[in-house]
Amino acid sequence: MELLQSRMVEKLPRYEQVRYAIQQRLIAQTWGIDEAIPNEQELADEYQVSVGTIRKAIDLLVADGLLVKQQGKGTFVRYPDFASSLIRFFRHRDTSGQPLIPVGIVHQVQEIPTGDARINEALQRPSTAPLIYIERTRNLQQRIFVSEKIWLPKEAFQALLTIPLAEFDNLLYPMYRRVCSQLIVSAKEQLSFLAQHQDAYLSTQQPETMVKICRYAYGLDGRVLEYRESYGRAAEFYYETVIH
Amino acid sequence: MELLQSRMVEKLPRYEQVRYAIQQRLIAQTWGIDEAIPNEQELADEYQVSVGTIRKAIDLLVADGLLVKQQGKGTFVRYPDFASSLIRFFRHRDTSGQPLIPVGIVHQVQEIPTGDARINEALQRPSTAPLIYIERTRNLQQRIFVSEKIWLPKEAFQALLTIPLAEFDNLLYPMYRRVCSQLIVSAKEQLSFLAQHQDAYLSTQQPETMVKICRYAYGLDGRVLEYRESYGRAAEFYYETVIH
DNA sequence: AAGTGGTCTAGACCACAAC
DNA sequence: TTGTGGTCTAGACCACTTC
Repeated sequence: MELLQSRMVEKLPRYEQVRYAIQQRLIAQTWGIDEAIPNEQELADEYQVSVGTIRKAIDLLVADGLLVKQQGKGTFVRYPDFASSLIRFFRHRDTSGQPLIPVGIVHQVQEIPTGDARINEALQRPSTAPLIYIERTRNLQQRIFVSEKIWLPKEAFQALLTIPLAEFDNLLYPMYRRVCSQLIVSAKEQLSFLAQHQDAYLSTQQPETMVKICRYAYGLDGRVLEYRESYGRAAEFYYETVIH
Repeated sequence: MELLQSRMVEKLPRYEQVRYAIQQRLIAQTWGIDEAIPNEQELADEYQVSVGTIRKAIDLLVADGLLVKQQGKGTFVRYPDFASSLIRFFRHRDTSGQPLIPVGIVHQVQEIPTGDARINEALQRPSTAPLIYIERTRNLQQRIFVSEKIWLPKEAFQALLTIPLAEFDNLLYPMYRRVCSQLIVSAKEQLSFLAQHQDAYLSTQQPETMVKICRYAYGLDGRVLEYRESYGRAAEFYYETVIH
């Protein structure tokens, strides 16, 4: 397998090999978030290729959202902000139409020692592997507009169990990195509707149609680090996209 | 304005100038759909730039979905297929999970001589400009799952008024191009929900929750050539996306 | 064999940022 | 002034498609 892999790598263009090598260094956290990586000439010398080849490799990593380039300053490790998450498409605007920034509140963190088959399948783990379960809401001026259920592999995230609910950050992914050294770099989201659904946190008088968003969040190595189900009122959802 | 534009173009990088020039030739339909454009060396000679600069310009047009490159064969004018349209995310699969190809049926084509203010605003036209209105459904094995209302500027599309309903193609955009010489290259889609909506074509016993997709379809010059509202049952909708 | 795009190089010069 | 990424060049050679 090792040999097969190296044979495969040998057949790839050099810019793909370099891209792979740099990505491995990102996984190993050789450079920190928002830190400049070596400049193009240094990388060219190091990998024994021309600057143009380095540029092509870096452009691919930029397109993947792992790096950002800034003219005159350098190339930096990117901090993913998930600006295109479907969650952002609930209509939370103030009276002047400005988007408002929601507050994330953690209501519950608990261990599930014997796991859950459905969740562990989503996380690509054995069906009885232990989990951590979090209930969280996103609020806007005291009003809950999104209810979230989050599951994490216990081994990598058990440091979260020692943290009081009130000390959870507004943003979870930076916290995963700081507390558990787990970096989320991309995610897949699936949207569907639930007729007549009722959620404990979304104070509906009666069941109504809800949007359900399932998110699989991935680390740099492609493994699923978090599975999340978010619920919100369908009437408040609005999504826009461009197609070609 | 002409001068301003040329001044602006002068300050752009050459690959942007070349990209603009080639895009103008695409608008003028210098080359047809699926036809190869001149090879990279010819374009380099013609625009007096190096092959690398031509490649960069072409790569941008490829990223925009206007061209496709095929190694060993050439670079071709792309026919947009709108594979990522939200419409495709209704659950139309057969029992084995394979996606099924829906049939588009046109039920009505009529002229609206005095226009409609809301629609003309969507089409970026004067509020009383004349329109063409089309009602169409997408069917799967006799069952209607999407109902569409389509509005077009009358001037550019009046050839459609002479065509019998039964002779409308399954795909409208290739037909727009063939019959009216209007090429759709991109679109913006907005998704929202309608609680308790009822549509004449979607044979619901009672009002139910629907998905409404508003599409603004653009030509190569960026103008809105078609405004379309599509309706489907919310319970049958499922969308997936990747974020970074 | 001829023609196309794909990879890779080495180097010049420009534009922007920081000191 | 120095260092960074951005633009542009000219040319060699490779891989794929077609005849």
